[in-house]
Amino acid sequence: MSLKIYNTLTRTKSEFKPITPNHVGMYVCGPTVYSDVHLGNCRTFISFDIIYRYLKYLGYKVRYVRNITDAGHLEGDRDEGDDKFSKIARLQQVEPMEIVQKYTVGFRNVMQLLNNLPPSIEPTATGHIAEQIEMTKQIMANGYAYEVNNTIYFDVEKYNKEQPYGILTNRKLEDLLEGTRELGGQDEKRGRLDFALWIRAKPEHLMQWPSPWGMGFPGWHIECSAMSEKYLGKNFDIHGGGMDLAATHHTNEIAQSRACYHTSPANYWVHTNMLTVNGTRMSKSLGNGFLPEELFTGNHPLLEKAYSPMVVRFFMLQTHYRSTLDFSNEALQASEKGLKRLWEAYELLENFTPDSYRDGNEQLAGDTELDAKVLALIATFDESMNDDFNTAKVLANMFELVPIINSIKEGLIKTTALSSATFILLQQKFKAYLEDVFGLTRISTGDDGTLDGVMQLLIEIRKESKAKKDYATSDKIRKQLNALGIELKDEKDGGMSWNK
RNA sequence: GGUCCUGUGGCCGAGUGGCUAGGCAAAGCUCUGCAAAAGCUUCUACAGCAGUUCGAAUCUGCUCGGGACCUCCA
Repeated sequence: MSLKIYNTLTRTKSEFKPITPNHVGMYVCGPTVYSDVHLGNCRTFISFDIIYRYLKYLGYKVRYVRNITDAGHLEGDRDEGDDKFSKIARLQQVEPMEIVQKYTVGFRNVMQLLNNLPPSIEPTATGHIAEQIEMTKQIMANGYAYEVNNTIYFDVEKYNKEQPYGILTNRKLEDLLEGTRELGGQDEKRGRLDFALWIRAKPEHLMQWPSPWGMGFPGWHIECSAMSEKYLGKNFDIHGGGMDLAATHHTNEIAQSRACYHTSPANYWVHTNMLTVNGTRMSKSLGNGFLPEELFTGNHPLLEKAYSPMVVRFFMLQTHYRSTLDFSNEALQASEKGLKRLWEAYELLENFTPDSYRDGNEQLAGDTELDAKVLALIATFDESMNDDFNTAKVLANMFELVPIINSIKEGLIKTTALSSATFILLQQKFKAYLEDVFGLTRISTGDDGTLDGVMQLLIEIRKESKAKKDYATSDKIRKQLNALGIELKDEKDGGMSWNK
């Protein structure tokens, strides 16, 4: 079964066929680093991290490019005024690049905590001014852009005469024109949908570069077009980003690339849905954003407790990337418990190989029905992921396997029930999916080895007191450890286990 | 106004024209000194109305509700 991806451009799921066999080029719009990323932003990057990981799991060699926008992003919808970096830099009386550095470091740190793999290339807008100027020149030379007072605008209406501008989101130009604001008196654009490729800078602007049209800075949309072309070519496989970028940013990217190179940039457009709070989109402008930091520390008025980055990741994987996901305490708590259950079963599986399977002994299934069921469930992992990356379904089927794993460990199912081949496949697939594809890691923290020793000692003392039926002591140990966040469990065979 | 998405059991959320998604919560039982964990069992829903069909939560239409985009935002 082959991989199918939902393509925004065609509004259908279709089989993924890379341009070059075994290779995938993927571009994802990254953050604008003038403030902290919130959880909604993180959702998109987690979704694409899963896609990146799964493509690698399938054996593709992937070049994953995700940009850092550190210039040229305007405040408001007018093509003038300062860019966001300059504005904040001015407010805080620092260099714009200090703002960029601060939030780039912060972003990478959060990505790492969430266990997102770093992209293959993480280009910055400021590092590619020359490429953006070149592309702007070419678009002008091709007749799709014009200059007014040293600012270059893309001529949307002219472009639309030859090819459909609103192709990505299925909009007609007339409708778009109707829904757009009136041109203000000071606007110099010819068409109200026209957008800036290059913007003249006033002398006091902090970030500006020389160009054939004088000192200025690039428009927002041109950076992704220029950088994707540089690192992935004029036509590449996958272009991704949040759904909010489709109508404007990605629409403009397509227009720019087509106007410049006469080819569509990407074959597959993948858009992730929004994270919501009480049904409304989490966004910077609404101020309802949760910062990762707040979540990890629990330091937020709406949060009852702190949640580990892995819980957040798991929470997001339980929903399909094209569905909205509503953020709440209850949902997060459910995820925390669910992940714990799944992960504990996984660790049991990892650390437990029945004696009879050792030394490469082949063993036939003692319970062929159960064996077949397990194999069928395992097979759904790849099938579900191949169906437009349905992580939610994979997890549901993993949970179906959890009681089987636990029962084998508890001795409720004989170790001879499954064939050795099935058991080993189960181990392999759990590991491959949980760790490699889903990028989950052990939840507990602060394990430096000392704790292990202390715990062994406490367990020993507790075992002794239990043997003497001194339950007051044994309960005290368990209760007080619990208060410290350590859970102690008595096991059937008289052993004890613990976890944080 | 335009372009779309969406409405699933107490909560979160997959999904397909006919077969129990799953997680969390809740209840009962087993195990256990007690707990916890684990296992078993229960809770069987798809906004409303009409239609297509042998059969629809899944397709069509209408009604009502929620949301996104069209303006900076993943």
